[in-house]
Amino acid sequence: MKHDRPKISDVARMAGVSTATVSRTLSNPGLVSEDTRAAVQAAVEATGYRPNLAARNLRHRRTGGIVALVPNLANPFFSQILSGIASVLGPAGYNLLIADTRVAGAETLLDYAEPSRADGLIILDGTLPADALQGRVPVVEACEWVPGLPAPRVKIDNRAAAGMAINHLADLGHQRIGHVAGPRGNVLTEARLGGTQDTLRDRGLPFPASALYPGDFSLESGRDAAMLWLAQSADTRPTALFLASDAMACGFIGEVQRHGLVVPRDVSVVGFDDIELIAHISPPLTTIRQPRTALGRVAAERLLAVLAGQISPDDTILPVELVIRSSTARPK
Amino acid sequence: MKHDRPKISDVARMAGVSTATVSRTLSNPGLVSEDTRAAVQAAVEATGYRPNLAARNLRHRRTGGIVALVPNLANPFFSQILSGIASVLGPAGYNLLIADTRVAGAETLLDYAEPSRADGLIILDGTLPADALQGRVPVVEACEWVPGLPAPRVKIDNRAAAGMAINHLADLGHQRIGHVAGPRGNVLTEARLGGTQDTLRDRGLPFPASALYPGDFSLESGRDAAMLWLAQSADTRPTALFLASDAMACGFIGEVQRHGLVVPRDVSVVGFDDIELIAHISPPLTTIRQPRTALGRVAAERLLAVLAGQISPDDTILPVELVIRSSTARPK
DNA sequence: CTGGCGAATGTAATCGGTTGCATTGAAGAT
DNA sequence: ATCTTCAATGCAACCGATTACATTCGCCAG
Repeated sequence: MKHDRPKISDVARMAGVSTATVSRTLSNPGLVSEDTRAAVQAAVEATGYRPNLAARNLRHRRTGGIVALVPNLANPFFSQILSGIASVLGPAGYNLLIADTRVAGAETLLDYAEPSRADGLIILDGTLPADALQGRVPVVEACEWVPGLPAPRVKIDNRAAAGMAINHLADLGHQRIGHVAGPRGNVLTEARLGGTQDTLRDRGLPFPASALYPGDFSLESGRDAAMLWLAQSADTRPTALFLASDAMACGFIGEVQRHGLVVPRDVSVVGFDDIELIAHISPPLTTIRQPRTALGRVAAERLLAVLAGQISPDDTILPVELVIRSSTARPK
Repeated sequence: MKHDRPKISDVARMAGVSTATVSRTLSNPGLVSEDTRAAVQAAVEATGYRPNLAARNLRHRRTGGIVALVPNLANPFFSQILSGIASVLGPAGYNLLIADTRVAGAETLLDYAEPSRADGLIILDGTLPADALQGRVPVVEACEWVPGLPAPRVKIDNRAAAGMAINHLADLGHQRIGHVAGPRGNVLTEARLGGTQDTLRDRGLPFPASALYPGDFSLESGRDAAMLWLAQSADTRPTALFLASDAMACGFIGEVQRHGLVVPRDVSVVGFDDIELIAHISPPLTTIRQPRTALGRVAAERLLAVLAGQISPDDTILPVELVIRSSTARPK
């Protein structure tokens, strides 16, 4: 038994034609005659031939791959986005390569923006250096974005989303509303914080420094925020909090519950993202739903459009939704 | 400004050497003289040359890519495994390609097992057809496995893990213990069900058909199981349940809580996986922890070992841990 | 009967590197 | 002084497809 994979010349020899004819039969059957086509196809069957992709890609000066740069693969928040991306890329004949930007160094990053590695890039991490991504392969940004980078963006209106959360709490009658922000320097953090500030101002509500808690989107930082909040005087601390991620909201709730407080009786909580299980913790979390699958899907579609030569530099804003569950209520 | 990427011949011309020397300078600097090396490196800098990967791969008959076949990318359970895989593959110079086996058809599947697409395969889906994966690229199975497929497996001892869960509940004094199984035909389902049955028998406890609830690992199916359980007589239904996934445990708890019951006072619940937020729902879930990151990491390492020519066909069993939280207690 | 045309196919260049083999020249051995 | 040996480098084949261009042949119009 031969272990060598058959090549196009093997098929050609067996079918009694040239490699050019085999190639044409496979990629453009209309060009060859009925008889030849049958002979070639028989030879392909007989040999079990499959074209070598590296050779084809070399010739075509393309790779058939799209790289998604994820800030933290372990974060389940991204799994649905990636799923959305994959659902578009697969049927379109592209491979999805995934790279964790924490693992990859700056030098490696440059590698990913290599035209000989990938035909395009989907960036889910807004903290990447813009210059490393300039003028290489086509890029689309999803969810987060890199400030200096001119590329189509697919995102939500984070300011408005924060406004929805704040308005919900204000509508319930809360006067002292706090915010647990994301990591410093993150574009989402800025937008959500900005929306929070603006909306509170519009509603004539105060937003003292003591009502702004630092965080980094992680569950642990939500717990830390809870400890800060618990240490504050019950008379002056916020009666409601909007947290910039569900994970933080989860950590926050867990911690205040451990201290015997009840959500939403003692404090109302709004999260952000509407991640998987959040509807099933107790209390089910009121949150802002991001259309994660759609975000990934649309980003992939935009990238394919760019690759197909359609230029469309405008951003796509997908709608969010305030999902009211049981972690918010009127203040006592 | 030229938009053409510089090729190796451009560098060679500028440095006044042959392409062979440029290639050697880049891949095996020891072979060229000090002076030449400097000249070539200067030329590389000046042109901004980066080697074309498709060409290199073609020559090397390798792709530099590893495909991970995931049954459902949207399921956050896999994100940490993928993260573990990526953390090994990246530094080793491999690309991680990810494909969702639900999206990909059987024909596409064959494509992924193509030596010209990927150098190796990590399978996270035990329901794939074994024959489609035979005799192509090296394969490693992680978590799940395909029964007929002879490939190194990296997994946990699902039978023993189920035994730990059951023993924990039995030790607490539960006499009627139920099990919510995974999807039919799944290898994990079989193993966990088997371990449940064996351990119950060993402990002299009954396992009537009414104490076995169907499921499919999803949250919804956990909720359905809860509805079945709620409909059973409180005198005879299980006082404790072991569910084959945390997602199902979550759904189960949510549903019984909606009906006014209290966990663990009215029913004890043990999950499986120890997924992200599960420690922070209320009550925090007692569960079997799978070392998901390690599972991915080891699987990737095993695959790299195979690619490096080291054969090691034996399975790797990673340890699990029973994490006792607050969803289990003595029966009333 | 011949030139023109188009369908079918072959020839060979090409994509962009890598590497076996040949060549050169200088140092060291005899 | 001649032979080896080895470091440094170039030449050209090669990886395996695709495709521009050339060629062949049959058919039809003039």
